[in-house]
Parts: sequence; C-alpha cells; structure tokens
Amino acid sequence: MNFVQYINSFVPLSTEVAEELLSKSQKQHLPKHYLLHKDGEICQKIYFIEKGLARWYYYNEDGKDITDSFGLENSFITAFDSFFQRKPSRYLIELLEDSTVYSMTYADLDQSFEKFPEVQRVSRLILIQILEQMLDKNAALQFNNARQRYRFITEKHPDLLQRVALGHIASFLGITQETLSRIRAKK
Amino acid sequence: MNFVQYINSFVPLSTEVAEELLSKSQKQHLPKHYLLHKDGEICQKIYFIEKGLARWYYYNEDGKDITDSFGLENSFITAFDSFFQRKPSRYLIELLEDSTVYSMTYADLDQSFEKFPEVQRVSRLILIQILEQMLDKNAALQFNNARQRYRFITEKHPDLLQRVALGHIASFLGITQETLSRIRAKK
DNA sequence: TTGATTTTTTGATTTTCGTCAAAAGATTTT
DNA sequence: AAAATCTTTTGACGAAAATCAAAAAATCAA
Repeated sequence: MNFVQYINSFVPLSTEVAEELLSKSQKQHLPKHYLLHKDGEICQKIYFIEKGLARWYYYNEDGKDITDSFGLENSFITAFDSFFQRKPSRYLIELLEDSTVYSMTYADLDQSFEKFPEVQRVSRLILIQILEQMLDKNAALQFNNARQRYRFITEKHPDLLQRVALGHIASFLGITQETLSRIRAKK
Repeated sequence: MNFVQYINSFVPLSTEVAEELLSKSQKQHLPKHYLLHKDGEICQKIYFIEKGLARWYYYNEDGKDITDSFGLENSFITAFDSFFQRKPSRYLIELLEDSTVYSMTYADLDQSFEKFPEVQRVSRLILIQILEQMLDKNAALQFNNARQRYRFITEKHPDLLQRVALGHIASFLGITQETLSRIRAKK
C-alpha cells in the first residue's frame, strides 16, 4: 500500500489531490541504520513507511540513548516538533531495517495546502493519529510497573519484540534492559 | 487576552475569520469542580482557558484517578482523541478553579473549516502545541526518577505547585503523593 | 568457519520507591 | 468556633527495579 492509498482509506481523496501528493513525493529504498533525521537540524521531510521499521530517539542528559517511539509499516514518521514548527529538534530518526519509504518536503506539503485545502484535513488526521498513539503510550507508562509495561508491548505491538533489539524496547518502556530480560524469562 | 487574540499572535487572521471565530464561540464563567467533559461521551466542545485552570484525567484499571495534563491560562483543552475523531473518550476534564473559558462546538468549527480554509491552519497549530506539550512530558517521565520528575515541575510549571493539590501533581508525574511530599521536604 | 562484535541473560547487591498506617495541618461546612 | 472533611507529612517496612559485573548466546564480517 503506498501512502496515498493509505490516506485514502481514511479521508477519501479526489484524483486531483491524489495525483498532487504522489507527484510531490519520492519513493526510496534505504538501508538499515540510515538516519532519516539528525538532531540539531530542522526536519525537512515527512516519511511514510511502506515497508520496514524506524525508531525515533534522543539522548538524555546522561547521554543515554532513549527510544521514544517506533515507526511501523503504514505509518508516518518525522520529527514532529521540528517539521511542523520549523525549528531544530533534539530527536533523531533511524531505520532499524532496510526500508521502503515515501518522503515529502515541508515546502511541497505547504504548497499543496494552498492549492488544495483538503490536504489540510490530511495533515490534521496524521497529527491526531500520532497524538492518540502518544496518549496510549503515556497511559501505559505513567503509573504502571515493569510487568505491566511489558504487557503493553506484548498486547499492542507484539511484532516489535521479534524485530527490535531489547535495549530499544527497554528504553521505550522506561525500564532497564536487565529488568525487561528477567520479566520476559519468567512467563 | 481572548482566544482570537491568542491565535492571532501565532497565525495572523483576517478580520473576517476573526469575526467568524468570535461569533461562533461562547464566553462563560464556570465554577471550580465543573466538568467540562465526562468520560464515555463524545466531546462536543473545545475550550480556551482565558482565566483559571483545568485538569485532564482518567481512571485506571485499579480505579485510581490519574491526571494526564493540566490546562493553564491561554491554552486549549478538550478530550482531543474524542473531539477530533468523534468517538467516546475515557478522559474527563474538570475545572480546578473558578474559570473564564471560551468554547466552540465541533459542528461550528467544522463549518468554519469549510467557509475559511485558513481555519484549518489554526486547528493544526493547536494540535501541534498539544503534541509538543506531550512530547515534553513524555521525555520528563520516560527514564527519570522521582527527583528528576519533580524538577520537571519546578522548572517548567512552578505555578502549578502553588495552585494544585499535591495528589494531582503526583499522579501527573507518575509517582505517589508520599514520595513527592518527601522529595519536596528535603530541598 | 572462525574470530570479533554486539546483544541478551544471569547473579549479587544496593537504592529507590510504593504501601500501609497514623498524625498533623488546612480548608470547608454547620 | 467547633466539627467534619480533605490534604499533606512522617515513619516503618518490604517489594521492585537499578546498578555493576561477568558469562552466555547470537549476529556480523573477514
């Protein structure tokens, strides 16, 4: 499923708009470990992951690498704070697998907003999806112990356990890798 | 500052649009403890807090009341998942002080989208502000101990410590009230 | 396929924080 | 102003999870 088909499944698009979006976007195959976005820069592109996997992370005060979220197939990923607000971001985005992605620059997206106001609906939709994902994660972390956090992963994102290094999942859940490993052992 | 002036400071609005928004909105004085939104319902209104304070919360599986965020002066609050997606929400919103708020219904906002596409920009702006606030909080909780979480409050929202019951702040930070009280004592 | 590197597991120990209980302090109500 | 209710603090204790260290397992590269 390409990204226009994906969007179309939520917000029906006119062929005009569908063509506009496709023509402005770029399809790429990129290797594992490729950085979609580096920290300190203003993020220029929004990506749709057709195949593959990305993670969104930052370094905390202790220099520890902390994963904030994952970008699975059929999802959009960008440094959201940076991309929409046009300011540098502390976050990085890296691919965890060889991936196929569509990308679109901010400038092109902005032009499409002007030409076709309904594209604004699309961006609102994407933002709301991100927001909901974050609410979910927030609720999973805020007042839950390590075992409950692990359950969040096994229930909502079981595939990640197969595909992602344990350390990334541990920092995503806000627990240490050792604790996560032990919890996983007894069950 | 009313909400149109507030928006105008980010996204310059034509007088036409400013008047549209003002005419569709309603200014109200509401008392402490008033529920702006009840759980289980589809949230019909988005609120702008001109004066006062609200909190956004839910009940977890153990029935514990957990504060997810606060709505301070000059910010928008609604059950975001519910309002924009038109589905029931597990969250509640209550006023913590006598407040002055502007409200606008989803139906009216939607009509304004149609009439004035630039209003879509406004709603994108609001969403991004919420998103950033959530990212911030996320980073503050994800891998930090109780003392670091407390520092997040003292640095970013010191006024809340004066205005809000400790229990609400504790659940917002994902720690117990006793722990928060002890941390506060020694410093 | 062998060695090098990275990732995961396991163990011992320490620290942090939650839980339960009760007292002290505020605030609201009558 | 006294009583009732709600909020915050304090103490003792135990459970959960972090830290440090090292071994085992898996993956990658030559």
